[in-house]
Amino acid sequence: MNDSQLKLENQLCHRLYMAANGIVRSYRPLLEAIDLTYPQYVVMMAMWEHDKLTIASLLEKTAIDGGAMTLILKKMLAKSLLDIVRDEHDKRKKWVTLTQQGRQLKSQALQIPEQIRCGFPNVSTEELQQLTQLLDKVLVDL
Amino acid sequence: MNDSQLKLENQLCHRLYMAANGIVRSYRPLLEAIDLTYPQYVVMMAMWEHDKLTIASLLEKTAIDGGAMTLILKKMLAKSLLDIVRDEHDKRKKWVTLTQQGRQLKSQALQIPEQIRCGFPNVSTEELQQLTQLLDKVLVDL
DNA sequence: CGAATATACTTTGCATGCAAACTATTTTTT
DNA sequence: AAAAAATAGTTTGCATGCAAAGTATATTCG
Repeated sequence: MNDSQLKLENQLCHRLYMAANGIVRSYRPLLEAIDLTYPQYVVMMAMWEHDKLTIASLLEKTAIDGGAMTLILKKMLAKSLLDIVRDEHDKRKKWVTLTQQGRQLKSQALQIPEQIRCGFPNVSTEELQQLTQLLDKVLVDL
Repeated sequence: MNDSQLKLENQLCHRLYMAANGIVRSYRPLLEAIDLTYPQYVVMMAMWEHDKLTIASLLEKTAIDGGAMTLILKKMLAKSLLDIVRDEHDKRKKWVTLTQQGRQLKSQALQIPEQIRCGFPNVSTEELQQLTQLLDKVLVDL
């Protein structure tokens, strides 16, 4: 039997697990400054880009769990970052929109990508692009 | 301002987040068959490789959170997969070892890596190697 | 030697991620 | 149109991930 494949150092999944947790951890101090968790930041990015989305499309774009999304939106609503209104014609649907405050938060978030990038001096821009492309290939099969 | 960097599709972190969650999700049905969660599986891989580890070294090798590890080990202890004994000389340390049952579980896990690999027909073996190398570069900076 | 530190874990409180069950509405079938 | 099935969200129960506080034991310093 080939048990080398069971070694941690040969586990792509474990690397992804460490890298994903680690990067989110590196966002934390920056996001703390604007009082957002990482998933909340992901929701904000989707909203800044689209301004108005149903919860269903927000779920699709962010890949956040539905059950978690309910709580996340509730907290963001409490922080007055967004509004949620039921659709008039299809009462199952709810529309999420940015509040003025939510829209304004974008200006403070604009510097985040660059600051995160600076935390990875060991990885070149080409390598980041390669990584992006490879992850997209993996995502196709998920 | 360059707000394109705030778009979700340009977020490496979001891709890592989706890929990591997605891959762990793909492990779930396979791990369910041997009654392990993914983090528990990671602990087992470390133990199959080393047979005897302190909790501290297990934390280092797995990159699992310390607080979570306590609970994870408690559950694995309850399943009789491993034993935990306090070090005689340094009573702060605890040694984790595999039970006979834990050792035997390895034979059932041996097929998992291959089965997971089959779930990614869209990604070539070379690409997996590239991905591994790129992730290692990212991990250096974390 | 005794106080201050450092180590190795555990506990606590909060925020997801996830599957499954549940509610309310709509759409499709028969 | 009434029943069945599909949609859109919410709720629930469990398993982490994480920061921070707490406990017990060792080591270091003055």
